[in-house]
Amino acid sequence: MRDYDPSTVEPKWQKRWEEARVYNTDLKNAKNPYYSLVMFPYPSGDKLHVGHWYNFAPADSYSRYMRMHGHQVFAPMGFDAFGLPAENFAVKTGTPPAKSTAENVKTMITQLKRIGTMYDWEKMVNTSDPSYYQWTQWLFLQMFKNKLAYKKLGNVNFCPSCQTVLANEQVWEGKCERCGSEVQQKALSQWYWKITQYAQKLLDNLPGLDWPEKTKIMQKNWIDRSEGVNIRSRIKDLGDEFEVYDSVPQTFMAQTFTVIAPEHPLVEKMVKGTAQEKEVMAFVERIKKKKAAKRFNFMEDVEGVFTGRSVDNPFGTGDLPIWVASFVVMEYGTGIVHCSAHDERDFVFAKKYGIPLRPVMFPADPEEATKVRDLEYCYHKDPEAIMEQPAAFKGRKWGEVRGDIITFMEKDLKIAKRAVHYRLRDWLVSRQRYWGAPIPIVYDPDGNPHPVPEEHLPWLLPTDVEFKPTGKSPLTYSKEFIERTEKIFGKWWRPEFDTMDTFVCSSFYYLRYLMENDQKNFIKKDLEKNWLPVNMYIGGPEHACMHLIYARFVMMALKDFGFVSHEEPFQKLVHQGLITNKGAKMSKSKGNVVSPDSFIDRHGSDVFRMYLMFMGPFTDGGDWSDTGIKGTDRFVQRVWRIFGQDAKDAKDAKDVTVELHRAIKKVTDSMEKMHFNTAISALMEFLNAVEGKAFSNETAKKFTSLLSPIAPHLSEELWEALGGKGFVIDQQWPTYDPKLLVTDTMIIAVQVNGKLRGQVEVGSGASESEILGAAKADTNVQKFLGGQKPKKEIYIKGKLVSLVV
RNA sequence: GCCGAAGUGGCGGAAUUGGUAGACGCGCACGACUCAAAAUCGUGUACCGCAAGGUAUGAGGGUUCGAUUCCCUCCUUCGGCACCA
Repeated sequence: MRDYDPSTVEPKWQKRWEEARVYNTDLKNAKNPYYSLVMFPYPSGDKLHVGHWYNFAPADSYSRYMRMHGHQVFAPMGFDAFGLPAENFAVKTGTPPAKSTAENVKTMITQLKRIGTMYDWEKMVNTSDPSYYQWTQWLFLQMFKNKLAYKKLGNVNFCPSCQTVLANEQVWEGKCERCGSEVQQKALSQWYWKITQYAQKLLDNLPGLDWPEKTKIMQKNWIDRSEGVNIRSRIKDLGDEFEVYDSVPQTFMAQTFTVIAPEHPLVEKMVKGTAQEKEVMAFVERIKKKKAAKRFNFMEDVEGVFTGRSVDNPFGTGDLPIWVASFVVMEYGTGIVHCSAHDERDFVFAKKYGIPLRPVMFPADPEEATKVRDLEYCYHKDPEAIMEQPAAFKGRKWGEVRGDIITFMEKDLKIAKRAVHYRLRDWLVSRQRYWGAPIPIVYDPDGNPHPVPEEHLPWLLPTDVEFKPTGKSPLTYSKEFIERTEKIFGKWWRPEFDTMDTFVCSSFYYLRYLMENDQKNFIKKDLEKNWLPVNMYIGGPEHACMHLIYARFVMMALKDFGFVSHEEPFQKLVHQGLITNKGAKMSKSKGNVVSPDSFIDRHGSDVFRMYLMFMGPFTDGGDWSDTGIKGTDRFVQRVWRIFGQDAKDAKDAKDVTVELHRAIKKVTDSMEKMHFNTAISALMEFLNAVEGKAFSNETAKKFTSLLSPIAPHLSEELWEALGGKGFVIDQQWPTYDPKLLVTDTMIIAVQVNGKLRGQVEVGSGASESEILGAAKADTNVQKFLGGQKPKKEIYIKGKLVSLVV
């Protein structure tokens, strides 16, 4: 008896699939397209780990399932190849990132093929390839042309000892990940993309997306729209005017002081030449340093210093002294805030520095109101609070006057304007890094930026650079880069030396898969129209707020530029769960990465991917353990023995047909919901039910079809053994006949006072009264009824009878 | 602190709209085959109890004939955000 041997069967089918080009999608002529996308990986030097498999294998099974429903499924794969690790590797070894990346991509492709996925490799993209990054640069030019790209000063993390700019991930508790020195903030002129211009649309479109609710909420909180007023204010004696954003305008009469961010340019102006100058500027420097080191504890570090200036009597309630305060966020609103007794933070600050407070709303309970008046605690956010000021609102509830107050401030007092603010910041796309797409901008001798004309794309990444950190962008050291620029644009013209954030590369790759490396067109509208939005996008939840917002923004912008017809790139999104090892995320530094290789060698891809899917729901993940892989291995061997080897074409035994249709229903329902674990258990149940019984070749084939998305290699082998024509992956998904699921008799559970006391078997056509009669006739039930007549009799169709005495 | 998700046997996990809790698999125990072991196959397996029966889905309460499922309070774990005025 020949065992099923994956080590020969799996390569055999992988080869046949490739030769027959079964997974090659005809993008132009697809009638029933289904775009199944999985987030493309970073080509790291390490092998694929269990986490990759946990992501790719079930995604592939779902693609196969959709294909068997008659869809032309497009499942591309590519590499998000720019990024830090290759550059760090270059710093350490001197190996050019292009070389190590190319090698990693090669080994990764081999490994991905071993999974047995249905990727259309002919459409592969590699973001570090000039044929790809010319479009990253093209996108930059479009943003520039449409005034969505601009330059301004921004802070970067800088390690003074390594002399290098650090990405946020390289900063560990305010210290450099590599040398442990305190990280500084350094202001550099950098490129930003105006994602904030799309904040409202990004918010408005969320409800229409078939995404996990959790992810939508995270994006909503990330964008964080807030509605309030901008209050016009003026600094006394100086006359400088500015606006202050207030999202709780109800308390404006309570405002007794103003706080300003230490970084705010007005601070210096206010104190220049005054007695406070020294003290204030020292404070500003100290807080700046503290913030740079990210050692800022927001709860404890509530501190400030008085500037000696005040805001000119804004509400007729006196001037507002201006303080520089550590907690004011420069990037939100205008960096200046009017403070009141009804804000927890302001309250604490005022108490600490003895600044007078004036509450304007109170609890209905007089005793409590006195406490508030005596400033015993900060009273805020209670919608039932009774307003006392302004006089026109006296007696009204705080929670109900918001809109009216805004109108009052705007129309009657004429001191403020209705305003909306978002927490979302513009996207900083500049990176002082080598291994990224060069920003296609050149500067004239006066330093003014000009776009690199499209005919010069790809604007190649130079290779004669210094990888070792020096404090400047590595491209600064390329002679070729500067010469090239001068040759094209003229003497003393200089290129932009920064490269782009890798999130730019990944913000449009789903469009480029469709273009089969077309170098002339970014996207063709008919393809985009037919294939977008992506039907199923699968990837980790860690991208909820970065990649998934950037990609949406880019798609919206491209629509406004006229290149695409859709606003949203991903209609349906699913996050796979995280596989941990001993409770911790797998990582090289922790040394807890599990390699699937030994499992594949021993059991094959089918067994391993099935085991991963059987572990639990796809979206849950879990802690890694290999106990139990035996179970799926046994299943595969039993399947092969029963359907592949011993199978004789016979007539289906009576219950085999019923079991088959039951299995079709269960597997279909489970696959539909991506509950692969229950799909597999349904297949196992069928196998248990059919073992040792007679079944037809047709039944065996249907079972093979059901198994095919989950164990593709085994299924092809079975299909061939059963004499099936073509590939099983090209078969139609089996359907079930609901009539066959109805049995002749049914078993009804009987409860007395909510407890199970018996079961009765009745004909499936039995009437309610017959069933109730049978239930009451059951001996055990009678025992518990104790001769009493039930005062309540409930019958749930086909399920149970509940009797109450 | 705020937002979100989840807590079910020894373990991973199942349970349409509230309707027989523990499917399926692992592990374990016993048995068959074997000189023996592995592999394979069979039987059993939530807990307490000899049994009748009772108790069980993180804890406590509520609604209901009936709650893993709905409501309230609390605990624990995980994920995200964190002075956003």
